[in-house]
Amino acid sequence: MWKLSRKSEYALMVVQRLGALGPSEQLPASVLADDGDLPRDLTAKILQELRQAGIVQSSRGVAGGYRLVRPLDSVAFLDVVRPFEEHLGLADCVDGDGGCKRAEGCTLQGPVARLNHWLMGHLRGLSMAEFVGPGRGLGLTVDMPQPSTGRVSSDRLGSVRRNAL
Amino acid sequence: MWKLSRKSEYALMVVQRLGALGPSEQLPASVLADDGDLPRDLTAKILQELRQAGIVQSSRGVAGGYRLVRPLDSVAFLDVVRPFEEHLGLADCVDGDGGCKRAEGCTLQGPVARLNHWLMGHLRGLSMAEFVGPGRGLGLTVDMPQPSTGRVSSDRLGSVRRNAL
DNA sequence: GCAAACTCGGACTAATTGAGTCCTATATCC
DNA sequence: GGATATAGGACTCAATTAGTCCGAGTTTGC
Repeated sequence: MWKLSRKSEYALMVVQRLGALGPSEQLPASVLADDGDLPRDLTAKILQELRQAGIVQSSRGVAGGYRLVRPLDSVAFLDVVRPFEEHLGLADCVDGDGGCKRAEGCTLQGPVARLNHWLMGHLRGLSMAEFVGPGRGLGLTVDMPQPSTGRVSSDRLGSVRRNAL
Repeated sequence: MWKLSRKSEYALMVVQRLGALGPSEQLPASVLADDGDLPRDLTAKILQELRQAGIVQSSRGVAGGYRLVRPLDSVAFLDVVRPFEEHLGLADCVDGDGGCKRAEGCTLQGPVARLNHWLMGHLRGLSMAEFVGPGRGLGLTVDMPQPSTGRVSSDRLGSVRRNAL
């Protein structure tokens, strides 16, 4: 869990790069690939998917290329990554979709769905501008204490709870 | 990304089940597997890994079985899941470990590491008791608004930032 | 009209990872 | 010694991921 697919990484790089462009500028897939040292064909495919997701626009022809539809601070991290993550969610059952033979009597579905909901909410609320920006994307340049015992520090948990409500 | 491996799901089920036991009770792997409708051999393997992670204890022999080392509210969600997730982290480079040929000049490493750090902190702070409990694990029984446009709602983001600091 | 520089998108292959099984060894209790 | 457990390595099969290949459609400039 957690690991971004390589396509997602490439997509984030490309979107970041396009976000640094001037309002009327655009770049062809080949340039985006070469600058970022990414495979050309794959980069082209990724850009197609980003277009279908409504994140970039394209124009064909000689001086064609790609540009962002909206500026970085109006693009959610989750939206960039979503097309490249097959199962976006902690488990397949979180959409309420059936398919899990254990669905009824499953004591895990509820907790997993709750946790998933919480996560998605935060990632939807994280803009690319904040994600990519130097300072404090989620305000987490401060080190969080990491209990070595596996014992849970309930004070931090408490703050999470307060915030979420 | 995000999706728990099936082994993790099984581990969560098993730990949850063991957590409901009385202080001197224990259950053999076969019972845990059959009750949860899980593959027997695989369940046995998972329990071994949980033992190596210091989450369960085992005793061999005829009336042997497994039991939790600590109660559910002292076991972190992250610790249960960690042994079964190959790459626990948003990307391979978040440990500062090299191996990424793009390491220098990579404009993504910092943001990804920050986001990862934030996530891990929260999952380390989430106890199994809270995760699994009925009410409000992370306080998220309330519905979060889900902007349909992909536009980022900055007010929620604001609350995240305040909380994290 | 034609060629060059692009995007578009399906089909295909190879590598990696995940899930699950099988088999053998070892410990404990009666 | 036999029954019931855990311990753990080796293995197979399936699914996913990463990446490549190739042909087609579009726009611009000469």
